[in-house]
Amino acid sequence: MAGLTTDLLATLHDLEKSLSQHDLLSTYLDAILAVGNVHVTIVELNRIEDPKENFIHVGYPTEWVNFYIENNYISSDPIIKKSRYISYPYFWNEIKGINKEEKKIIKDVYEFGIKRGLTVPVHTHDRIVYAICFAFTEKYIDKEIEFYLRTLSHFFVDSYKKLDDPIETEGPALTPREKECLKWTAKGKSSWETGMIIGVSERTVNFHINNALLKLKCTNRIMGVVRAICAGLIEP
Amino acid sequence: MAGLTTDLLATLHDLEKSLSQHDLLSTYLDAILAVGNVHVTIVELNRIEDPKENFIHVGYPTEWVNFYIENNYISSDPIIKKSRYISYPYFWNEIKGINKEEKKIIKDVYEFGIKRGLTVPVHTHDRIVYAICFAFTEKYIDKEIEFYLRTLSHFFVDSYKKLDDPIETEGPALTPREKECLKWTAKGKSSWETGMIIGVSERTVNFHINNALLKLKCTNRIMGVVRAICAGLIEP
DNA sequence: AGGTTACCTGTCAGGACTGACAGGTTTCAC
DNA sequence: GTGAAACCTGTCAGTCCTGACAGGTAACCT
Repeated sequence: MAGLTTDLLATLHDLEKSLSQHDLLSTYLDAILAVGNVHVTIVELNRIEDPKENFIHVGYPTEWVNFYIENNYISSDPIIKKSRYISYPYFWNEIKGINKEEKKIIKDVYEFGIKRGLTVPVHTHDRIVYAICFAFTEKYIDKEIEFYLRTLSHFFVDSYKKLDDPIETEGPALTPREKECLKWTAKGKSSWETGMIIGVSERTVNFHINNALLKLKCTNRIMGVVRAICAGLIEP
Repeated sequence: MAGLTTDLLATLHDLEKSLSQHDLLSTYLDAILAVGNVHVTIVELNRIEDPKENFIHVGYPTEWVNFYIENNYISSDPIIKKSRYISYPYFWNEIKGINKEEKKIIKDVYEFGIKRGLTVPVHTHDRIVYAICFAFTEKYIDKEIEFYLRTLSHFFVDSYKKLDDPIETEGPALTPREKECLKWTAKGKSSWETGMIIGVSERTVNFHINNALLKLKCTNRIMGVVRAICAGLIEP
């Protein structure tokens, strides 16, 4: 396990040379598994209005995966969920502010022989979060290994996004006024207040918001601001 | 310049040990400048429709910076702008699909003695984009150097965000029912519809939502769902 | 036994939003 | 100069939300 960083350069090269996301994943997993004593699972947390989770790779032991599915842990797993709201890696024992059910999930993880866990969240321009979860069967994790895994993970996502289809569907284009009106609406302002702020009539604000809702295919402004935020069209 | 990756581990350690963003920046810049022949500038791109740019560090030559400011290049610099829409590093000569003005900016860069440029975009959970721009005074950039800079940059942002707000106030605790009601509201359901879905009366839905709004200190449910989503209390 | 918390429900007035009617200007590209 | 896009404004009926009134149950801890 020594000298991992010596191989790092070569591995990074290999990651970059991958011609498909499938090859890339293989290369990445090989490099990870070379470390030993570690399971890795990669989850793609999709955007907003349907917080679907797409498992790009599940490397946990089968019994654990079955147990996980049987108990419907997917939707409330704090190990994954925290990634949405954080931008740096965290060990699972550091996860705070969780409820009973979530605590139980983490407890169960340890009972399955996992001694330590690390999640590396990577956020991308299209509002997708990659939660890369490492489950170690050893308690002590060398800093070198942690850095190795984190570096590989960042380069993995870099290449993964590069291979993604460069469609760059940024959602429907909203006009500046539409965004402006939605923005103030998201801040809790009424149409009349928004009108005062941006210097137009209440009716005009409603006009712009309704146009935005049509483009966003939303039935009311609540849904509208949520979608717009999730699509990165307006700031929260 | 050889053996950079040998020092990598130690540098990553130093980055992680930094106790303030200021120290972190110093450590990071020292490690970058050790490479030689490179200027680095770090820009924090604030979110979307108010595309303010906060220069965390400007390492370009003074004359270039002055020229840049005089010509008001900040708002249209494709070297920075592309970072908003991309999640992997790009060399400046690869930038496509730009207009005349943007082409001129890149041309001017080369005339200032920059032989090659690399921008590493890093996106974070709070919708901020860090565009880390490396301007090289040499044409040939070793892959080892590129990987070194990219690795350092990712770890820099990791630590930078970790030092950002260790508040992590997960907001007020909402009861399960409150979250449930807010969740359906965020999906555009009316109180009556939400009531049908979760099997209670319209009045009860309003009751839960109002309680949630009080806890969240929000004046209406639009503001409420936005806050709840931003605080990670409900999934969008 | 009393207090707390979460849960549930009703009514009603006033305000806010939605969807449909109607009309208009400015600016820019072909 | 024609068209398209973005912008702006008005009214009105119907629906939805807000805030205040009122009342209740069940589970838990001290």
